[in-house]
Amino acid sequence: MTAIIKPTESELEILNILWEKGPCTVREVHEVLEQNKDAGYTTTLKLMQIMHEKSLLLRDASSKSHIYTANVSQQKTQGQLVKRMIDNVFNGSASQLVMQALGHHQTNKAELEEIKKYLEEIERLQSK
Amino acid sequence: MTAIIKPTESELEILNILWEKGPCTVREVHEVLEQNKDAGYTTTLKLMQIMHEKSLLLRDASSKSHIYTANVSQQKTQGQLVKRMIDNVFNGSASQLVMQALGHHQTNKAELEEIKKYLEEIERLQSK
DNA sequence: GTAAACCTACGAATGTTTTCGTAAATGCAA
DNA sequence: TTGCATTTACGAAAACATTCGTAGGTTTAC
Repeated sequence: MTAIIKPTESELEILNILWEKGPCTVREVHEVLEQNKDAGYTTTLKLMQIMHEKSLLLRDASSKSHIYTANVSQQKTQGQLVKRMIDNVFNGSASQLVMQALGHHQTNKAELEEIKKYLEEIERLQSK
Repeated sequence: MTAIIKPTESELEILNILWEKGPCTVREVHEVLEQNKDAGYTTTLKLMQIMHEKSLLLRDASSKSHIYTANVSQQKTQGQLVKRMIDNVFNGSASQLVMQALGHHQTNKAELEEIKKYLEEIERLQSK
């Protein structure tokens, strides 16, 4: 019965900030957003209000500046987005996505090792 | 100067069909689409016309039924979408995406082996 | 040749996302 | 207390995505 999480691109930007920084006011979120693009304060406010309506965010309205918190986990959201990409873009093949990701992006040695370990663990689990 | 490819979800469905089947008429594309969802014929037509305007598709209008061809490669499109996901969802970490993809999806032994080989090749290249 | 079937073009309605202006409320400082 | 800065609420515009009806042209079958 897991709810379908489908944040838009703007919503994702806001979620990323909240995942990183924890509970924030609109002002705090806005100041981070401003570093990468320019949009008015009320735009950020409105977005976060809509996200609250959609239950993507929780809101503590007890002080003057409301405090917002992500109401979806980063893990779960990432998982759903990856699943959707595998289905829609890679015809269901996770390994195709993996190779695409490894092929075109800088991945340092430590990360590669980590992935390798992870692979071996999966194989161990599967062979049981 | 690589153009930014940003197909919508519906457009991606159409691209997938054209990548798989090669050049198609609207009718042919529509018949495949119908298997998974119901939309009218003119909806598919309109979408493909818009994709042609955007240069996502090429069109041969020499016969009565125009023949459309994908004008963006599957490789390149997948690459861009993956890059965007890494940036927007995984804060730039390809390995995070890889592990998310491996963790939550069935990947059979052959695929795992393929990925492992791929990893080793990357390491070989890097160590030079 | 005529009718039926099929195709394209086009406009418009609908829904969603993003943006921002304005007004009202709240808290703070002098 | 009065005025300024900050905040929320709200409405609406603008952009984009999706859907479909209708009109008009072309081909096919009889």
